[in-house]
Amino acid sequence: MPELPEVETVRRGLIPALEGAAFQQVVVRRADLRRPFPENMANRLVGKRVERLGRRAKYLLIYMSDDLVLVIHLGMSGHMTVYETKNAPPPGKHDHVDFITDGGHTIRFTDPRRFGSMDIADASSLESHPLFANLGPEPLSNAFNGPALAAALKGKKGPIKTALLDQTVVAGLGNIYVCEALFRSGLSPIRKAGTIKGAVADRLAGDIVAVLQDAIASGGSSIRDHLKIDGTLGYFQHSFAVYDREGQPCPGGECDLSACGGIKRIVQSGRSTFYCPTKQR
DNA sequence: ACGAGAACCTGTTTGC
DNA sequence: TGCAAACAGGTTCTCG
Repeated sequence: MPELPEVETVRRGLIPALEGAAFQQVVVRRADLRRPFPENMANRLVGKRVERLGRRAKYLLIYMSDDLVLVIHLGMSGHMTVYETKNAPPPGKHDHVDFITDGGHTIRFTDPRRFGSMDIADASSLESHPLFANLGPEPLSNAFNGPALAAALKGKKGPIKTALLDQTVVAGLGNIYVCEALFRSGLSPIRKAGTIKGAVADRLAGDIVAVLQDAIASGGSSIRDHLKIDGTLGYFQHSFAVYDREGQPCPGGECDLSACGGIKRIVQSGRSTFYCPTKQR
């Protein structure tokens, strides 16, 4: 899925087709993904004009007229495709929703695993909405830094890997970018979360921000390429230092593969963790 | 209160 | 080659 950088990339990719446009028709082919859609979702959206696109954690926010926000989570396998309506192909098995605009675009939401969700909320009280009330700081905002991270981790006895996946600690990280950020910081994923403080917390917070910004930068470029081809938004290829690279040497070159065995895969709280046992302590 | 595990779904990859 | 198990980028509920 879409972790924070992918959602941000989708947001930016949707701006040209959505900002300023109104929903002319909304076709819902399946009204329940992870949870049921709001009552009459399609009818409530038709006629609304999109004012701007936002994002909070991994949630895409479509701010509309009448103080309403369409809140979309892409789950594990969700993605968006932008078509010119006249060229939109027949919907496939997992194409659950089409948003058809008065600007001649169709934005199609596809989600094979159906872990995604949609909701309609009031813009003025968004932060108190149940989905957002307990979220931690936005990592790319001023509210996120070493001291804030250390405070959120204080007293936590579980591993730092698991703590960073907790959206109440910091909002928007997923399995890939947690692994990548810990590698950059040279911190073992097994290390007790509560031991991260001071300069170490400063470093980790900085590396979390850097990893996300790099991913957004590379996603932004691949999005432009994608749009030329078929308009698909949601996933993009880029290279990771450790994620899904079990047994391979980690970047940097100073690890001796025969001595350290390369990148290791372990399972923590049921999720794969990839790391370099030599560099990450 | 906290943390680990299961559950929610379907598609793809891996291993015998 | 074929089939079953394992696994996939998330969230949320239950249980100890």
